[in-house]
Amino acid sequence: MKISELAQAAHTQSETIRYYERQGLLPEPTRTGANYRSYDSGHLERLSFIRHCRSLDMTLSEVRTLLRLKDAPEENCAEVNALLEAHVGHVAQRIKELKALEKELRALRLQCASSRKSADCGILEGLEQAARQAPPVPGRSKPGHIHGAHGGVGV
Amino acid sequence: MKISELAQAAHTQSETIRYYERQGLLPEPTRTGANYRSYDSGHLERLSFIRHCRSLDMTLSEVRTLLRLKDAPEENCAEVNALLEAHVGHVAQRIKELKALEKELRALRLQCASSRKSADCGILEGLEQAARQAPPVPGRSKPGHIHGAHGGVGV
DNA sequence: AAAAACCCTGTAGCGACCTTAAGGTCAAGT
DNA sequence: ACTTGACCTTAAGGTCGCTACAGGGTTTTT
Repeated sequence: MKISELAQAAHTQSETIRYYERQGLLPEPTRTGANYRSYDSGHLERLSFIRHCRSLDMTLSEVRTLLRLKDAPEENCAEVNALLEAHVGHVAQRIKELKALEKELRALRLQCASSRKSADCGILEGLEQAARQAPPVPGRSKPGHIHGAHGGVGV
Repeated sequence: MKISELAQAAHTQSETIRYYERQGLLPEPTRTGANYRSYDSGHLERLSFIRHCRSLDMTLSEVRTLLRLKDAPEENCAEVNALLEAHVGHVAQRIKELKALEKELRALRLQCASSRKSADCGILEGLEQAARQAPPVPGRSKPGHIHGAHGGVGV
């Protein structure tokens, strides 16, 4: 099958497939006489695997590791375990952070009475006041790797 | 004060301050004879405001809008309201997604028995099977803007 | 006076794609 | 036979919010 058919089958875009190939996640397919990429069911399976991992918010680097372990079945499965364990930790941590965030945002949201002018807006006032307190910004302590509000798969 | 002093006061990095200036979020400060940036308390306040908004996971574009509204106090505060409302929505949505994710990951985690070879790894097996099901990838329906597992302020 | 610590501009990199540009190929319709 | 339009190709540039140089100048400390 050609690239757009594979894309459709794996709910992906052709560009993404080419990108994965460049990144060494998908093996280079054979080419037709017109230099078109020609895929088989193995490619579909592998691509689906990648996309599913991405839908679980793993990074491509994590996926790469999993693929390597899949390709070398004699290796120790404990590594798969550890990777997943760490990933669950990242997700749980991010949920915690976002919940605290949501709480703060909702509190802020309540501060806006019905004033018409933003000069009297309770929200802006609240934001300014909170900024003045200036603790080292209570944000995340360590990088981690689960995105905030803007991203994820399919973006 | 000079840039590193401002940076310290706002718990930010000098590079970030210059970046905000380039993005038009911070007004250009006056310069000393040696062409060093020289800030006043107004800059500190504005920068703190921005950093606080960022700690609430707003995008710079959202912050830009808030700053505009702050700068034009006669305008309607309803816009501030709407922005915040939308933002809370994004965050709540992302929490929902991540919770579903966590659940799936934990279930997957339980599948790995104590095999030594990744060929028998229940996790890899589970991932492959889930990929085969191939629903349009149950991920996020609309872009939204709250990051997944990898990011947030201070990264 | 020399060394360390700061400042400047400009550029490039991160991750995971998406978009665009400029062109080649193919199947169908006129 | 020819044209349209849908597909394919590569390569380069854009996104977001910074961060990290490189290669210089200045100021402060020793």
